[in-house]
Amino acid sequence: MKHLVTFRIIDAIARTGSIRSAAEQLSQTPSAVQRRLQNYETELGHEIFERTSKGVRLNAAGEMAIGHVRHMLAETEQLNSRIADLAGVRRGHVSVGCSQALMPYFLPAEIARYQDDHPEVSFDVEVIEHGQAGAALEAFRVDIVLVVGEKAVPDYEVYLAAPQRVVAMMARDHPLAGRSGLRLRDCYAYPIALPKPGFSGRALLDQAVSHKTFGKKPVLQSNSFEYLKAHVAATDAITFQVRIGAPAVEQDSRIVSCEIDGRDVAGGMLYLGQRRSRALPVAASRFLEQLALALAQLD
Amino acid sequence: MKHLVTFRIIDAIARTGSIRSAAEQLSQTPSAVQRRLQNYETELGHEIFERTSKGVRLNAAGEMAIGHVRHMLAETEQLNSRIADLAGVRRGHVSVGCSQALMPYFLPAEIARYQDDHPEVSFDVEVIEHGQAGAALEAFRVDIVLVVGEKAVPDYEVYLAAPQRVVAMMARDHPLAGRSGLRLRDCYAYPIALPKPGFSGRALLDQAVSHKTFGKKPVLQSNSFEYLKAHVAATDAITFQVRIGAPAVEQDSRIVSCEIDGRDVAGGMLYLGQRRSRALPVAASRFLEQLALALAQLD
DNA sequence: ATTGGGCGTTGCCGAAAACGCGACACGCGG
DNA sequence: CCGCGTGTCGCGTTTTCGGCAACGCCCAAT
Repeated sequence: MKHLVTFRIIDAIARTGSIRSAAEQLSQTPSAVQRRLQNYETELGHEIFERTSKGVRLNAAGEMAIGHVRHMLAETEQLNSRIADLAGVRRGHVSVGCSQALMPYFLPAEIARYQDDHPEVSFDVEVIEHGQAGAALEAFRVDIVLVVGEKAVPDYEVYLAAPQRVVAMMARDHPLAGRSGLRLRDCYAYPIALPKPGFSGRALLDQAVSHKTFGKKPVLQSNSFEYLKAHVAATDAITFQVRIGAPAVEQDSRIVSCEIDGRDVAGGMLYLGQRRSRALPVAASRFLEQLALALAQLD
Repeated sequence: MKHLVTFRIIDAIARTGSIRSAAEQLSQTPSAVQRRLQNYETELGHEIFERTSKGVRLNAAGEMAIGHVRHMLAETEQLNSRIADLAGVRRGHVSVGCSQALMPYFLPAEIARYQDDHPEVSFDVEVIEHGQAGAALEAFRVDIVLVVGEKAVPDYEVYLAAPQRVVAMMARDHPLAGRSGLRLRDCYAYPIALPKPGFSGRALLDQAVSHKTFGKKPVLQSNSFEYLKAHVAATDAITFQVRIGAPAVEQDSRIVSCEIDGRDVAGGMLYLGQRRSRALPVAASRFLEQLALALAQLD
């Protein structure tokens, strides 16, 4: 892609904030990178970056320019994808941004299923928080987002929204295991292990117990889902997760998960979305449809 | 604009339908043009043009590619415009496609008024038929369209739609001059001069008289508005025009125009539009707003 | 106050890409 | 059959690009 190299360079400079680091990332010398930037600025008639002592920073004009540049790159990728699709080659690339809860079970299964049919399609998976989803889409850092968040109106185009109940996870032989109509108060009779703030479900839990008298500090916090599971399996502690992030019995026999009464904790929403009014590359579009189908059949 | 030269070349090839003529138009040799095309096709992984013995023709993949290319060019122009606007330079270019009826009076007055404020903005004005407006916008051949057409839903984004009555134009001393509540039957008592088919108002007239008993062939047809005016001024013939295309008394004192009763001839619609979901360059956007304001104040 | 390391920038020169020229092969119409 | 116009390719020249090294600058640590 000869005519896009300038755009790639400018994108790299904007991302890294420095000409030299962008050059290193692109396996080039700083002088080459700086010349391309200078040429582009000359063509545009304006500087795009403000030069500081520790690097460069996007200008007012640069903010507009970087949007243009990324739009160009994304649209070229889309054209390539459509051309390849027209030729029946079925290759492409999809980058997904999703909440931590989707990482252990749901997303890998879906990607594996998709790649069974389309082995030539490669994936990027990036953990992303709900609040940053819109920005990541806008900057073309990801094609698709799949995040759980509060019931607010997202700032991106929602392709599908599915309500997500919160479930409690505990050891298989836990006294509460298998109980139906589980109340939050019952759970808080046992030690509580929670994911760190910022993870899916944590905000929902904090909100639920904020006005309860039985609220207490968790005995364990972790940003490792695996560790939380292991801890819960080995002790009588209880942890929480949105339903799609909890393992089924066939995925982890040490643990069972029980739905919590809806009056106690407001469920979140699982949002599947893309950039506003963007025509996705073919591979990304197909994967989006598969995800939507899978989510619809989940209930 | 170094990185767009390939796009310009491909656009030229698509427009002219031949590598050699595109080369001539760009003041280059055919070999250079052919190499750029070949390189681009190699990068894309597919041929964009089908080679025939009398030139080249867009391929299935080429139809997608040419849209992409023109989108790129238009968006780059928009970025340039916004950057220039940010610097306060206020230069730019606007290309307008409009019906023939707008050419004599309305559009030149508006452009002159706009250029009074923004002398650095240049204009292209192209006569266009209503049916081709959508295609011209889609191919980025024009930024704005201002056309009269039947009351159907246009295939572009309508910024403003204003109903247009049809008026009869006759000599100043014509027996019908100054009559209010003029009926079409009265006009057809005199010789009729009409613009050629395809011009604004002609289709409306043909439709109006198609079921009337007094319909008759026009004594004069012309594609020159000036000639029609001169003929009407010198004889007792009558011609028709949508209201905005008829001269006011201060513009041509030889001619007066009288509105025709709305029961006789269905007025057309004057559509001011742009390409669907396109962010126009600043200059074009401002001119669009001025046109909308002028049209709204017309009544 | 000095010094060192990071940054963007620039002159220079070899490498690579683009260009123009001319010639070729092919299809079509006279 | 030939002439015309088309796309295409090889070759030498011109233009552009990229790496190297050096410079000036700013800031922080000495």
